[in-house]
Amino acid sequence: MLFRIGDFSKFTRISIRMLRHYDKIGILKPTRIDKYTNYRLYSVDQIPIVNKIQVLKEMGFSLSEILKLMKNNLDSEQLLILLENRKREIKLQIKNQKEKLLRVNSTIKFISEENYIMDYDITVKSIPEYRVICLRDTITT
Amino acid sequence: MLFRIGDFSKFTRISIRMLRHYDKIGILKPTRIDKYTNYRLYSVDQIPIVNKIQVLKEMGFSLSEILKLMKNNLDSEQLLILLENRKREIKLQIKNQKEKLLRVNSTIKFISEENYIMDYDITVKSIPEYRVICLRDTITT
DNA sequence: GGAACATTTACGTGGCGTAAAAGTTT
DNA sequence: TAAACTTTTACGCCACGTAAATGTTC
Repeated sequence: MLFRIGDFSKFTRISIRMLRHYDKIGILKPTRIDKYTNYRLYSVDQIPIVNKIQVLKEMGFSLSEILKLMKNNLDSEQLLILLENRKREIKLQIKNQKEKLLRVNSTIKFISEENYIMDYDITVKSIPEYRVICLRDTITT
Repeated sequence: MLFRIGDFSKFTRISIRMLRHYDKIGILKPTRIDKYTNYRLYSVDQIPIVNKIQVLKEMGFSLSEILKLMKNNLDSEQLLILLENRKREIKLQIKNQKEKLLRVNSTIKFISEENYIMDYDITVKSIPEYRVICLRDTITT
């Protein structure tokens, strides 16, 4: 019992576009491809594989990482290493987002307290370094 | 006193590639463009504008948002609205990242505690809905 | 005349959406 | 025959990097 891409898309809630993409990049090849029509045909066995992909995506793995994960059949030790890496990356991203949030918040405070109109010269710190280069080659008009 | 793109790139620490891009999308047009050579020529006055762009980028605004911000010369009230929107978006992203982190962490726990090899059937919850569709149109081989 | 500049055009990244043109199934 | 499927190809998004081919300045 095989499903055409439209039905398989409905079952898995993965867009037809992405099913074709998954086929292309090798994450999820259809069970069979009709020789005459080139129709992709999927089997029920592939639903759990889709679930695995979804779970990995929900953890933030990229499709290329997922591809490696699926191909290499890692043992739990190797898997743990990848998960720890993923963890570090997410933490870093959270840290970066929080820094952005701080900047936004302090700007909000600044504006609402001082009725401040967005000033250009907020980052003045690194100008001294510029000056050296600045004097080197210039165009006089 | 005008600078060619290379020097202006060094002063501002923005890549030549991006200066050209900023020109193209209208965020930062060079002060003057040489008629014969098409060389982009920048003035010192444009450095604070670059700083403004950088500050906005560090708050996570996209270039198209920055373009609007620069063109429209918003008052502090309108600015506050945009900043509050930004704040909400960042918070949402942090929330999403934290959810990912939780998933990664629980998977790590699961694996290290139970010596578990990545199971496919983690997301079983939505299968009942599938079944209805599943019986409708299929291909018998 | 050669090095170091500048120009434009265009492709790749990643995970999608969308559309067009054409063939297939019912 | 028309509707609803399928196929492939290709473009758009975004903020960049990189390369190629060609022109300019020193």
